[in-house]
Amino acid sequence: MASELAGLKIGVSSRSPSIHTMSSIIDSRTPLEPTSLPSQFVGRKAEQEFLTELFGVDTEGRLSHLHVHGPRGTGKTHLLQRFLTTFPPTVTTIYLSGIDHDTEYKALERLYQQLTGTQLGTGHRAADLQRLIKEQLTLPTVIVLDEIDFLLLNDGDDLLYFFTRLENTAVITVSANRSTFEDVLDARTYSSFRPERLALEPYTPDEIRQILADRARRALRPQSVHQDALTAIAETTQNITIGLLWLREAAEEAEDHITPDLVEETRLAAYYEYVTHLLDAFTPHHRRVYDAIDRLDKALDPPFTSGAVYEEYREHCKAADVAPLSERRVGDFLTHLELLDLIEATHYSGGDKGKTREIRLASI
DNA sequence: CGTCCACCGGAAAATAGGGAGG
DNA sequence: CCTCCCTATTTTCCGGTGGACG
Repeated sequence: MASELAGLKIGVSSRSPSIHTMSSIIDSRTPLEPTSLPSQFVGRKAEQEFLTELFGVDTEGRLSHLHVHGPRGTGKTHLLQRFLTTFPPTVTTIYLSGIDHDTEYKALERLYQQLTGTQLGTGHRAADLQRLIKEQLTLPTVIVLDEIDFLLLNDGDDLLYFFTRLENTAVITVSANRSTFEDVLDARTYSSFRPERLALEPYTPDEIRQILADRARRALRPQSVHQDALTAIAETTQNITIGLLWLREAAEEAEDHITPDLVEETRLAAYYEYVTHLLDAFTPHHRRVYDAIDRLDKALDPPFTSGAVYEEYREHCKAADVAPLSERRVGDFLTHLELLDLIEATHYSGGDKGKTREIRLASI
């Protein structure tokens, strides 16, 4: 998915260290990154215990499968990545994201690379990769398939079937979009999957505040953040990824303190950081489609049809001297944006609108 | 009842690439 | 090198949707 991006990625996320750097309130950037795994983990005790019980050391024989769901920014990925680190070396643990590996082949290739350290490249058969992997997996194995929806758009069914048929292997799927997906699996896959379920509720404002306070304490100069500023963030978003990027954005803009006013000022910029954070894993055309919707949203009354989005997208491509992709392809990208909760789409089937979908930006 | 709206989304094909064997 | 088999990405094609309207 990110193929076209490979050469462009440099410099995209590295923000220019402007004059602020001289008097920056940032001591260490790492704790502000949404991907960093801090030692303190707020508000997910019960879920951690649930996992420990389900996959406890005394679980012999067939391991359970599990499906974890909950809105974006509720700590699903962190919960599971952290959980994987608790296993002893006698258990193989694998983490795969369906956004980076949206086909069976890509997921298998990555898995093989994690197991052996060798990169296979394209050109082999998926069945051959399955066989190679099967030979490697001699220990009990726990596989986390994050963002499973993006795999299911292509050929996740075969992959899931393969995984669930492995001996001594537990599959944990993760989705922000669906609490169950047995309806899209074929019967044989579902019957060998049959996962337990774990639902994550959004963080409470107090939990968001605690997380941000903890990160701020380890990332920023002492006494540089007003408590009210953190409260302001916590009362606005339930998505901790947005919260962390917001804190980072405010910290970068701060002269010497993060105030509630500064939080308010950086709100939009922080949201765009979040959009970039998500879309960096996709192609530049995904970004162009998103920007087209963003422009339409500002120019006219939402919602608008996918046809209008495509028109806007195509014209901007023309202006930028970039070859536009087909309408069919862009339709798929709209589905991706919808799965990312960056846009809201209402699907119509029939009526005076024919079969189409109406699109608007997600409310920030 | 036939046609139209304005797309959706499945399927196949086109295009571009890699790997293994001859 | 050629051939045949793969995958990845995108385009082309086309049947499907269901109420409004004549």
